[in-house]
Amino acid sequence: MARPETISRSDLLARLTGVFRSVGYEGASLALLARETGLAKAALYHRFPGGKEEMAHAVLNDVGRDMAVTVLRRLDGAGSPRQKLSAMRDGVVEFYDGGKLSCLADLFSVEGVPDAIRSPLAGGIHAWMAAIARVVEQAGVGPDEAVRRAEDAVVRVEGALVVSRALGSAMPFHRTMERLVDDLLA
Amino acid sequence: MARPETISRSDLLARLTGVFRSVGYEGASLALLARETGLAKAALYHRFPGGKEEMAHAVLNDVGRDMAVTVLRRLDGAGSPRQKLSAMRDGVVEFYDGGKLSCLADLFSVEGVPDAIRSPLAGGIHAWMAAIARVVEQAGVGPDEAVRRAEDAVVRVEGALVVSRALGSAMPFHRTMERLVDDLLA
DNA sequence: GTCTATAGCCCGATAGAC
DNA sequence: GTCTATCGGGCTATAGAC
Repeated sequence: MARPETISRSDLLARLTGVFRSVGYEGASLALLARETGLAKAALYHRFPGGKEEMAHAVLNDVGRDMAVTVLRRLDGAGSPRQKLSAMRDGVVEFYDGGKLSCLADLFSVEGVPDAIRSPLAGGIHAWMAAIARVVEQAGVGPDEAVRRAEDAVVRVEGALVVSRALGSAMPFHRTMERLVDDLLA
Repeated sequence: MARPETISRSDLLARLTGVFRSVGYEGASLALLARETGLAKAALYHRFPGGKEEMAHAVLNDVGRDMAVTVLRRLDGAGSPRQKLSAMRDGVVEFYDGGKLSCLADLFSVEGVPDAIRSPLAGGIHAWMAAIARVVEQAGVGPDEAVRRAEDAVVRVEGALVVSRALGSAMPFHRTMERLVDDLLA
């Protein structure tokens, strides 16, 4: 733990993530990113020579890894389909802090955000839907219907986050999460 | 029709709406707004002395009126609940151009957008949910369940728009719209 | 690897002629 | 009611000392 004045890359990424996830890509000015990380702008450029776009890309990768651990991984391995889907739902609630955090697929998919940031979003969403569909199929649902339900589940999560943010209340998100598993297995 | 070089307020609002709805509040620079309307920045300030914030507010009011006509009004008057909800769904498809347009409740609810713009969003969403719930109740569904389904319908519309935008495909939106009415009346 | 200072540009907003 | 020209400031990004 030498040089305690040097912030670790994971701490730094967590701070950057917090900014991008609350104000979006265009709202995340370098001044704000510097203030929230405690670093000078030049120090941020030392760590991310590509500037804001590279920071957003790193944040996207980091959030993707976090999502893989907190949400996707819970759909793997042993356990009944209901157990795994319930574990995923708990992971979703944790990942979005009970509906208080926005999804990067929402904030980063807006026109004007660089394509290098927007393009990877589709893959993440497809991976999530595919992982859900696989477990729903394990519950005995036909492949096409499983894919349809998985898409609907992701649609509901994204929509619940938007509605909760616009209403300033986490209740729509929690009500949506309450029914997510039952509707996938209905 | 004197002075054809003067753009009408409704045409002007439509152009402004197009910009805000595609790039969001922070992405809508005055240079872009001026370019898309064909007016100089100073001319925009003549019509909207409050600047960008007043333009966004006017756009919000205009889109709200459009939504009231294209979506909400179809839930009133005669017809069976299914007929009215189907008409609303068709209005939603039209209003969001088959899933290609974003919802202002999504774009304008992000942190950093002025409160005067963010605050009115909640009322619009509540009004929409209430109008749906009223028709679902007319179909014989209990009040609490009707409110729950109405919230879920709005959640699905918002989520389908986000997922479609992030995937670059209108298919999730259309699949969601296909099932909207049946699920409200199930 | 961090900092201060600053370049150069685009931002929102305004002055003033027509 | 429109325009050109411009202001002050915040933006992304960089230079260079330590």
